[in-house]
Amino acid sequence: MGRSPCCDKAGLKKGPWTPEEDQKLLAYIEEHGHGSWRSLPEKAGLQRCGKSCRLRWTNYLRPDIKRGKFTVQEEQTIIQLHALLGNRWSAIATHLPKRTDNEIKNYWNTHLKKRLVKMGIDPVTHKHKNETLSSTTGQSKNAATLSHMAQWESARLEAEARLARESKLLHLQHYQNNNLNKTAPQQHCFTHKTSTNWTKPNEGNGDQQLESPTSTVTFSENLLMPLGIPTDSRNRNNNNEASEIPAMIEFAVSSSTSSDVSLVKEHEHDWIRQINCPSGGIGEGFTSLLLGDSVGRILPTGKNEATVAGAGVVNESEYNYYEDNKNYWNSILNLVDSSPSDSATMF
DNA sequence: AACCCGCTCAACCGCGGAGGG
DNA sequence: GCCCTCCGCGGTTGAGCGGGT
Repeated sequence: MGRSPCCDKAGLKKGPWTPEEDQKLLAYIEEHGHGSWRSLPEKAGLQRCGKSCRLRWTNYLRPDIKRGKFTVQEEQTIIQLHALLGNRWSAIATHLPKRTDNEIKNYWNTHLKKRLVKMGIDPVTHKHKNETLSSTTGQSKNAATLSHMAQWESARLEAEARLARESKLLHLQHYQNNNLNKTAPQQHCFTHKTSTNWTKPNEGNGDQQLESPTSTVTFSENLLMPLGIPTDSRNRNNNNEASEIPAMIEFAVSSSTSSDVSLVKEHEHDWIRQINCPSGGIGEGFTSLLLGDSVGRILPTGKNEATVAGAGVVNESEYNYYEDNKNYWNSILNLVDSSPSDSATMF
């Protein structure tokens, strides 16, 4: 079945890293940058494959990694982004400064997923187990709207992830070129504001300095799972059949510059209008439930209750469904929409 | 003390995408 | 267009640890 593991090569060590190996890797990268991972082990005098070195560096040795317990805010972020993005850990990690995708993935699998299950919530769909998918027109419409929103947010997040990677590269090059200070490259967190300017590392007061263009994007199965979209319709975005991705998403997908983002964002208002349409209240939210299992927690939920209250004739359970969804997606979008100027409540 | 079991998380594996020749 | 290399990602594994019996 294809390629043999790179570490199968003669004499390459596997398993836990020793302090000596860590020291060698750190010293080499601080001196030269990582350059080609493939050739790094030999140059650094390590009996490891490049992949192992890269993993060790990105998941453990990098100086900008925060270790230790996840904060409530971080948990919240992970749950919300997971509802939106599914198991796309690298994309989620771009919104958690100083946390690695591996660490987030582990934390999800060992803590958060179990917590959801315990509370009767499907960790894949983020829905209550006993909740059946309704085919009423109102909810179908809601689901479709959610689907589009998720795609849109996904495109944005993916763009941020891409820029994060590019920035890391840029900074690393800068670091390698100058090799002046002895602190290793920093990782950054990005907002999605539309300006093309980004500040230098450590400039200003912290992490949220850089900004992102849009990027190419693929929509995973998991992405739409929380929305209750049937698999067959979800799959349309993944094959060559006519796509249901709205034009704005396709625009985002094909765009590659930050200036384009502002154009995309103009369309975002159409989405907001669509969402606020009296017949189309949306969103199912359990985040407060999820996070409320230990202590009371404050969520950045939306405030525009009137929108859903005016949603016409719905019974109480449907009303709650809309209400929960609204709050949930408000919190997710507020989270994603971390730029102060762009963080207005959407619903 | 010895054993068992569950949990955690660092590390590995294999796949797919990007990019160069 | 094809092939190859490199890299990054997500899924999975397994060593180490702590708690319970």
